[in-house]
Amino acid sequence: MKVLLVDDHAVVRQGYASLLRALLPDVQLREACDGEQALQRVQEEIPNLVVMDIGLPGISGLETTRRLRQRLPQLRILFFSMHDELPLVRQALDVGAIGYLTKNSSPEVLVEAVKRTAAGHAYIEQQLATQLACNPTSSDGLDPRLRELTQREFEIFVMLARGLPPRQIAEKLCISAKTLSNYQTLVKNKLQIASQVELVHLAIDSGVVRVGLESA
Amino acid sequence: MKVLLVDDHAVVRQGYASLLRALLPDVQLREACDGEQALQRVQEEIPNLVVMDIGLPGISGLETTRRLRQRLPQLRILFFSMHDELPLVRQALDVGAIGYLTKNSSPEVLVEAVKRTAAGHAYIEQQLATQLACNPTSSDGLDPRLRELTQREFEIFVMLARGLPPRQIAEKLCISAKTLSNYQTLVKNKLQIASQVELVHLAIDSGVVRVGLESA
DNA sequence: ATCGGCTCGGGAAATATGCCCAAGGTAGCG
DNA sequence: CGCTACCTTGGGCATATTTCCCGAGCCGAT
Repeated sequence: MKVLLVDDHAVVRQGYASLLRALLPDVQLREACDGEQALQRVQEEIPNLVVMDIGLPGISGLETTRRLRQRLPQLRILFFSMHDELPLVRQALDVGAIGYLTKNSSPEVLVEAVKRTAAGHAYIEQQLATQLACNPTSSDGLDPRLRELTQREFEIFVMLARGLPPRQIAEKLCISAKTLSNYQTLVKNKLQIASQVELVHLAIDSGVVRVGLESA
Repeated sequence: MKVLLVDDHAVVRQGYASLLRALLPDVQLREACDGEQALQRVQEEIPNLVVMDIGLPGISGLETTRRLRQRLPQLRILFFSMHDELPLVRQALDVGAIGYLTKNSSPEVLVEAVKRTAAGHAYIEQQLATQLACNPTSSDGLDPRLRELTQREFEIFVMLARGLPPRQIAEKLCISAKTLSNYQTLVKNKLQIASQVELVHLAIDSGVVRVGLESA
């Protein structure tokens, strides 16, 4: 079985790489540190499963997934993210992911998820699955305005709402601060809001971000 | 019995003035549209009760209350506010209010509250009282950083977190946009935060503002 | 091929912020 | 009564951000 790990933080990636190696000796692991590389690796050799971080620099995990699935519709992609907000989970599933796991999960769960998704079964972290099920907000749960946003705009919207410093966002997305600023204006227009503050309110209202944990 | 109504919105004020007149024929009502006027009216004739809106232009309801109580410690003040956030209720009680009521209350409740507080009994809206009781956050519930703020700073903090446009805040408080801006910086320093967004997160975390209702 | 939408950014002007400083008010204190 | 301390208010000025407008490159659809 061949698995491609996509995560921009080398330590993290190698961390769970070694975990997987230990617990699943019969997998061949490959790694990629961003979407670009992921697309490349997949072309070289088609894996049975891609384990994808959502927060990639450059083209995001979501966008990478969309492109991967476009080229290889049968490809299985398991999201592995720090974030547990439902709308993000939905986004991931929308772009064609077959599973979603948070980084809080135990190694056993990770292994289980990898096995199941590689076999073609969906796997969504217990808690999230329950919430998704209970929250029949299926495709329209978000504020209608949010669906006006393009993928890119939505990503930026989320980061802004989390309070990441602008430079960091620009850096993470590999775009100039100027472009980010332009996007910010664009997003605010689409959402029909005037200030950053309203943006945060809206984000929290729609469950796109959660309060309580300090922004990282 | 003499009651002074303090509220900057004439319609609203006169609205419940007529309500009270109808339901409590034996009260003499006086009105004031801001803190300044309230202080004046009270000097002219000492009322049995002051019904105070929290969101006054110029000196706020809280500040007005503090000053009134300073001059006339026996004066009874019933807050009558749109907002139902616990920290605000605590603030009101801290500055010497004897009651707190939201504008969602029914006329009957208002009458009841007026009667009781005028008689010197505390009256806190059922729901809020329960929450206060359940939430033994008594005096320290807030983030410790929030207690670093002065009264004025706290007011501004709340308005900022609600997303009111800067000009409107400045206008409401009768200060220049520049002063507001300076306060903003000051508040952010005291709270040790870098952005508006973190400010909102903090405000929501500590229950100073609530999400779900569009900012007005 | 042409059109429209998305992404990306430059330029100029308007705004907002950060930081420093100062005046007026008020409270507390020896 | 001065003195000190602090709060509130704002000006000045440099810097950062935002807004608005515009154009280029890309890609998918007609």
